[in-house]
Amino acid sequence: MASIKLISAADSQYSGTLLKALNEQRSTGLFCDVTIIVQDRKFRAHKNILSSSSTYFHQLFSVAGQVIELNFIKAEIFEEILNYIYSSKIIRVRSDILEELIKSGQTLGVKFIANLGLPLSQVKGLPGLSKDSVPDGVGSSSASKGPGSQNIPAKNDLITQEAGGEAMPIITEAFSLSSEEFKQSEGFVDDDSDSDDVIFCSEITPPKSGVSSSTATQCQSNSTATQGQTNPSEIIDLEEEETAENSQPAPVSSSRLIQGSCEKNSSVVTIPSSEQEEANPAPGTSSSHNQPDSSSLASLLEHESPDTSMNLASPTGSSSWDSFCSPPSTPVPVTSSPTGMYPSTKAKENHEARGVQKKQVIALLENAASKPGEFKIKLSDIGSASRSINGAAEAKGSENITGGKKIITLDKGAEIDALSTGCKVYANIGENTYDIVIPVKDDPGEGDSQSGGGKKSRMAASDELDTSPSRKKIRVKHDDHYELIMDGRIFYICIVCKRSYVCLTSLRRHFNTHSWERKYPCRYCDKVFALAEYRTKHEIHHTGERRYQCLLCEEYFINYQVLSSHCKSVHNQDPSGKKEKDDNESKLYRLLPCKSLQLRPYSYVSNPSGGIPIINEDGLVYHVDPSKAGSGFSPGSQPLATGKQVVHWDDIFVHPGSGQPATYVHPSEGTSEFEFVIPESY
DNA sequence: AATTATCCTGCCAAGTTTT
DNA sequence: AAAACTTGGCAGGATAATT
Repeated sequence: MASIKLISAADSQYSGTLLKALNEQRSTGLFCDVTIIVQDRKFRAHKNILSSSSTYFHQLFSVAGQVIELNFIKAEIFEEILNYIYSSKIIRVRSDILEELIKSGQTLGVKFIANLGLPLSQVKGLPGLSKDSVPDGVGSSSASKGPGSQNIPAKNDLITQEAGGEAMPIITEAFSLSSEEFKQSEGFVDDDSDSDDVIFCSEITPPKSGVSSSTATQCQSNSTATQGQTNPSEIIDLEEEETAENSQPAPVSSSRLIQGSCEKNSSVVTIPSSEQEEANPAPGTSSSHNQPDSSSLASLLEHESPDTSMNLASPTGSSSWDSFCSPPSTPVPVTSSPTGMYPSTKAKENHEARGVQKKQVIALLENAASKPGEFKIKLSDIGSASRSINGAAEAKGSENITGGKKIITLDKGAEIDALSTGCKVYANIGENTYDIVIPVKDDPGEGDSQSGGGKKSRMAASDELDTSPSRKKIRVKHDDHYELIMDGRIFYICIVCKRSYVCLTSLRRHFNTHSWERKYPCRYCDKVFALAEYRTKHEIHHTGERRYQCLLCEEYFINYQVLSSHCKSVHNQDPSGKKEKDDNESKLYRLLPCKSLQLRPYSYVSNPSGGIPIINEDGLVYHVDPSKAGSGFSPGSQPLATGKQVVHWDDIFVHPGSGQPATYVHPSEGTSEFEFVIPESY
């Protein structure tokens, strides 16, 4: 009888494959369960991955919600870190941001990046890294550091360095490191630093020996690429090795071109990172309001085929276009504020009538009729429902050019989301077609340049493009929405929660609840609000001022709601006088001017650097300067607001003789929350 | 069930910045 | 100076929480 043997097998490629798959999922937003907002950029990711790679996130995710804002790190830095987390590689990072990268890695608890200082100190010609960038003791054997020690490049592990020249790669069991000269001529795009408009990924086959400049150029993220235009600096490729054998020393050249190991016999598929992260507010992205994901542009396409939409549901299981277009009576989950979610019932009907199943995106190449940098894409029915879901990268990889058009097959609607946050999606352009205008890299125009409360004319997207640098700035700053144009009407879609807005100003205001770019602290307590109006209403509760006077009984009320309730219950009338003539004369109330609070035109706190991460009720994490937030705001203190008008306490109270019943404590307020001290002068 | 508090969003006016 | 843009207040409906 044959003896029984115990067989063991190890899949040496599993970890790499797994990581690659995870990265692909990230690029398409698949299963992403956290949105990280850094400056004006949004990064979708998986909590598990981040928490496994970063001690900071590990701790943070135990309490944080699904939307997190990091104020202590630059977007381009975080992008590199995120790319590393999902690829184990650092690709062509400019040397002048290395120190910041390392420090950010230390802050986030990403070991490999945190300890980059040491191996980088082996590279000649690098700008000196500060001492704190080179961790103490990392030169000792990594073997003694226990789990995770592989993330600490150890001096002793260096196999090759500086051999025969300054450009040889450093290859150890734990990592490989290479550097090359940064050249402006490499084709880096002069674009906005935070451009997210690079739409298409590229599949690049590197030269047999190392990586060409062009490859690296393609790999370079936009934001990184944009920084070095005036100060040519080095690009560093640093890649954590899975196995040393994967390392392929790159040719030594006069340009210090060294490439970290590439996968054998593999091409490099690179999605511009800005696209990967920012352009993927994938369906399912949870808003701070815990709404069901609705009205995503992705779902726009899916909805076109009622009979197949179930099968084509976005991978995140988001709701369909129904939730965008349907009236609230439909069984589709809707937001808590349905009235704002439905551009028009007619629009929905238009979509339902088409019954489009799958879409083929035909990108019209730039031509004379188009503005530079602008791709026009048409979606047409291609009727195939069997394609794999591999995200935007694959979709883009399937693009081909026929008849002067760039045809891109989108496997699922989510890929529309993945295209760009600056996209304009034109629905109902023609039968069974949509137009998408995608500002691509270096595209001077974009959809966000439009503002002004929707007061501007609803011009075509191409007409809105503006090449002035100033517009660029605005665009980058406010990359927060898609624009959906249906039946000639434009709707602004929040990229985070997919809410739709008729007025861009409304969206801007709303988006701050995601980004917390501006914070509105109460002057009387330590509460912080995302909307100025909320803060104002809250502060009025502190002051107790009652501005709403019922004209029937002359009672004063603290807000419209209380007044309205009073009028309806006591007088059985609507305060607006709706039952009577629709004019101001019929109003049953009078609104007195605000005495207790002066107008504060720009009374917000914008992104205090650093600070304490605060998690609000919605799970949003934001950072508040401890010097401001911790102690609260006592009456009489200077307001935190950056408003130009400094409100003094004397200004708040009505002086005797004014005749206004302006300021007094609301009976319900008491003094439990706010100690109301009436100045002697009052 | 009624009341209260809070949120939401279109609209608007006023202030600021840009052209 | 005019236009464009930003900010914040208001109305009034909706929803959640509390009584």
